[in-house]
Amino acid sequence: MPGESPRVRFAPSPTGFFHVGSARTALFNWLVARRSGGTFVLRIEDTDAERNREEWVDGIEAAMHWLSMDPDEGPYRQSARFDRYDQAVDALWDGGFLYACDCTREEIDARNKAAGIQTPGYDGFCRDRKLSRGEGRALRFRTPDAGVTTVIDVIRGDVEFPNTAMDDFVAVKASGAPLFVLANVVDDIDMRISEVIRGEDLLPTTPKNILMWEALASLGWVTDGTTGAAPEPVPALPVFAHLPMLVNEQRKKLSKRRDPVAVESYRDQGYLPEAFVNYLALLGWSPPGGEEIFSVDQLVEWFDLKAVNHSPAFFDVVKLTHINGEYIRAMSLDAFIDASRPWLTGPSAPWPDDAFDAEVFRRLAPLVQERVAVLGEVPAMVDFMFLTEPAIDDNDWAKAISGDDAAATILEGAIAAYRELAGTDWTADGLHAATLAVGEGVGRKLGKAQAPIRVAITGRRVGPPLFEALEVLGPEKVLARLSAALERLRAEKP
RNA sequence: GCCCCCAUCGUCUAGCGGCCUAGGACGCCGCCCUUUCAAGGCGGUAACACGGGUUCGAAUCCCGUUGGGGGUGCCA
Repeated sequence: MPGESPRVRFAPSPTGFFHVGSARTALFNWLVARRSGGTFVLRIEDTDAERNREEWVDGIEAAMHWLSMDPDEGPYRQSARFDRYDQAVDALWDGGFLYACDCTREEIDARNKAAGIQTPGYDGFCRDRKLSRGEGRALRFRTPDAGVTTVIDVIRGDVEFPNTAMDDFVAVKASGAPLFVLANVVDDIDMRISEVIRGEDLLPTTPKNILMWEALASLGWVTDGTTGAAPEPVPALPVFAHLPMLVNEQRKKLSKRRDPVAVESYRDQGYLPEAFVNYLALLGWSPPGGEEIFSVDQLVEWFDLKAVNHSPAFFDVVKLTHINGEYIRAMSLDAFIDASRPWLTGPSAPWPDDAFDAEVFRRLAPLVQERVAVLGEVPAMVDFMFLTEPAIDDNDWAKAISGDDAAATILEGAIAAYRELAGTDWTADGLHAATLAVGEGVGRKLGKAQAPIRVAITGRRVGPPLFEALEVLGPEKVLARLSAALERLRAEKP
């Protein structure tokens, strides 16, 4: 609102892993707060005790922290505010905005079916029955019979909803527990939220929010002291911004069940938080200059809610991965080594901790850095250095060794040539020259000649530059592996 | 059914009436570099859903159609 710094909120429901869609919503809220000196509030919408779990709350906070989007205020928990919702319900009831209803879903469906309506909403059966509160009755909000409710949306402009298309929705369960719209509005009022930035899936429920907000305002409702501010009358309606949906390849809203949406799984695979944020920002928005790789500071400077797209965006892991690779390559060597550590030691490393040699990794790290797109790929690039025996890939063995008639000759030639080098010139350059000569002996260019050697040493046909790797591995292991490969080959093809 | 949103290359997008024979990025394909793989360089493939208007002029504005999506819970 003009003159005042905005207050925005991210209000997830802890019903599962922290979702990439939620991360995007959180990010856009966070950006609005950061660029305007506003306040970013975290509110946990856990009114549905059945579906919420405490561990999911931890997951939300951990993921937000990982992405450097810690809230300025909160987390507030709706589950701790039921008394406050009860006050609002009383006020709304006294003001005549609510009525009790004892219809079951089955009864409503039956009536609608009888009336020839296919997939209907509530028919207003209890509207004028003047049922008293309590006794297992839900409380419905009486929606207007005419007129339109207009949602003022920063991204989409004014969106009009005919009030007749809105049925009397349940605001309070028969159990007395408040439902989403009620808790949401009461909280946004108490927390003096000025901009509601959320997913487009909430757009159709926004008129309900507005109606309830206005009902409370008309009742002379005042805010509580939640945020530490003095109580005040209901503020003006917030402005809304409904972000385009994030969709899967089927163009459907991302689903926690079917799609790989857990932010923490991206973290575990070795995506960098900066890259992740960068990619997320590109979904539904693009900077004025058209850059695709930018820092958070630049993002904060450039971001503009008004410039957000209207259409759904596909969450494309391939592009995310590319951007992550750009970030990895842009790191300093030390930063890369540090960032790789979790994948090189501890339970997720493919070798025992004492087999890992940080100094050896450091020597190979520059070669690895430009070859991985996610940190999770690092171990496979260097495992031959730390495993006692190389993990030989069957397919690669078949292609480069057993399927190559010259393999035995090359391996033998390499053993002889490398043995010469062992005490004298065990360097990448020396090994390079020696291998070149071995290749020439069998009429092979280097590219072809090095393949059997590579598989014998590293277990795979692809990997970091071979001669640098041999230099670091050392003559003893190199010669042993070459001999082992030769033996295996002879055993296969006597 | 009803309500709402959306519609540029396969994907993310630029474009906001003439600068568009539609630009960039990812992917894909070729070539170069090269000890494999990457990285890098160069080149290529590929889009304004359709139909009406408005206008001297439409990817851009309006209407319609089609298509897609979301909502329609005593979930959020």
